[in-house]
Amino acid sequence: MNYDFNFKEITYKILSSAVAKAIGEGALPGGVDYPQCRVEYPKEQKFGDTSSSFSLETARLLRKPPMEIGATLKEFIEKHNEIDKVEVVKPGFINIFFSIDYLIEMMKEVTIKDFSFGRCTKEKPRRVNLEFVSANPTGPLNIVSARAAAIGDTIASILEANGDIVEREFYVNDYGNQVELLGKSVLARIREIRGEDSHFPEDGYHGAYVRDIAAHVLENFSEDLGSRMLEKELNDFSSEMAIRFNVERQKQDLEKFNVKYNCWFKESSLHQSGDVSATLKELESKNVIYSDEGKKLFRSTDYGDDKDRVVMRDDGRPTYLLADIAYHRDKIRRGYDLIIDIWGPDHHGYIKRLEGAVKALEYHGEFFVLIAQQVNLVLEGDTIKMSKRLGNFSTMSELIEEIGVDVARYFFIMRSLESHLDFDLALAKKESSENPVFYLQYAYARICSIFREAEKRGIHRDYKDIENEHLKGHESVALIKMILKYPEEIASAAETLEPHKIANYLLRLAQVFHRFYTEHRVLTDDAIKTNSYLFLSDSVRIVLRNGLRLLGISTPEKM
RNA sequence: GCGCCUGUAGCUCAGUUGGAUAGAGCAACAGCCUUCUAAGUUGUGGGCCACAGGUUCGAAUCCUGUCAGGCGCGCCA
Repeated sequence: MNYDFNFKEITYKILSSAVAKAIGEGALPGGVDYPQCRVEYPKEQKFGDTSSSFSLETARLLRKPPMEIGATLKEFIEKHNEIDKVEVVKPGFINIFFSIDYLIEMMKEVTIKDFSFGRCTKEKPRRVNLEFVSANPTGPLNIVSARAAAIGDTIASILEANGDIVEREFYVNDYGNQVELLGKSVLARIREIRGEDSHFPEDGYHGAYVRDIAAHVLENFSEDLGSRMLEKELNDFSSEMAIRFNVERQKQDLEKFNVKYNCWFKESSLHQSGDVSATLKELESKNVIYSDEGKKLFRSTDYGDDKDRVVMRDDGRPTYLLADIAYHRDKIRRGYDLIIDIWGPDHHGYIKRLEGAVKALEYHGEFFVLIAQQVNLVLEGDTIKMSKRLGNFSTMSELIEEIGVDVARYFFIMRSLESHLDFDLALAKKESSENPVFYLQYAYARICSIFREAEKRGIHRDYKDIENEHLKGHESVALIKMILKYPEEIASAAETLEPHKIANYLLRLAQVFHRFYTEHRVLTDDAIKTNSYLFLSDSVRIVLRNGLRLLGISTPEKM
């Protein structure tokens, strides 16, 4: 059975059947176009577990005071074992209070399902392709890439938990002018090291890592280098070596960050296979391409773009856009139901033209572009500007070195993707003892500690031998309700592609547990009470663990 | 000039798709450990939700305009 408890769904079913019954018995007028019963979580406990504004919304339609409509509906609701009581309050809200015994029964799913609690399977799972980071292979990954990595990986995990099949993909831009320029920069450094005459390209890459690459090439491939005479050959070789070096390093950085890809897709492969020119032909056959002064342009203005975009230069070389369209055409042909790209903030102007191209190719699935907004790295109150060309950027590996994988991932995931975020490196490090990450992990470690102690004392655990009355205290009830919301949080985060919801949820769960822990001793002389509390604590442990794993954050059993 | 994103407590940010008295963490102040982990907990203070209109039973949320900040506006990738 693949059923997870869901407050809103149950409330919705109860309410809609009450409405139907009320209409059937003439308590509410028929032949009226009723809106759907909307269910919300009220902010305050006194307003119930769930709440509906149905009577407020229909008051005008029915020409009746909301309170009266609420009172009518209440009569048709009350006989459900899920529900403890129904209240109709002030302006006309219908507030529903769930029965604790029922909720405890529902919570038994958690320890039974264990690792699979919060995960669901679909009859028809969507095949999803998620492309993220895709930084140019011209240097080490920076902080924005780190953000995209943490969020992209977590979105993928959340979609998987929600029953979809996800492929994580990295697009390697190993083609074009930038690559050539990188090769020239490396070659110049090689000659410098050898003490030869060298001319460093004007717009070249000045970062220190270019010297590392040069040294690496000299050390391992000086024979290959020596066998090449022509400048062009030397350049190409340097480019190739540099790309290989950088991609390898990016791969390592990402793996250190708990991010693994299913596919590293090379742009150059599209040029070699002829896909780029095939794409142009296909677009031409759809009549969205026209020629102008020897160039070929994509009519992207038909899709809301500011102007039409060149896809083929007058010398016959394709633009980056054409290759990117070819790349997306390839993804489309792989048959995904959903294609998601996560891009940096400097590419938002590019969305319209690519969306247009995807439409022109008549893709039948869904295509989203998410923009990971910029990250300002703040050090002692000063914002550090990042620029690869100038070489004074902070790298992802430096960040991980400084604050660790868990903290870095959590800090990125806890904020929504669109927020421009100030990342205070000094603070993240300095505060590490009072960090939300440690707060979360501490809750988990505390529970593990309880179980270690229980084992030491030889306590026999049996979750069939619990007594509901022990779980009806204020702190216990809060925990039970929080635990039961986990599957809904996953579903919601999956739908909106917002992992920060999970981060916030877990923090709240940890908070409610810490309160429970402070107020109640789990291991006592009362065997049934102990069992009841162990059952509750174990459920919390499972949710915390499942949630943290989803975020790619470790779950230490001791701290 | 045009486009995208942002503007909520001293700071960093949430706000369940339009709901009831706007929240959390950090920072500040005051309490709580002979007990399973005090990396914890309880309480206090802190707000013109950038501003002005509009939409309706109801707006931080939707629409219009203004202001401020960031980014973009290549036949670079």
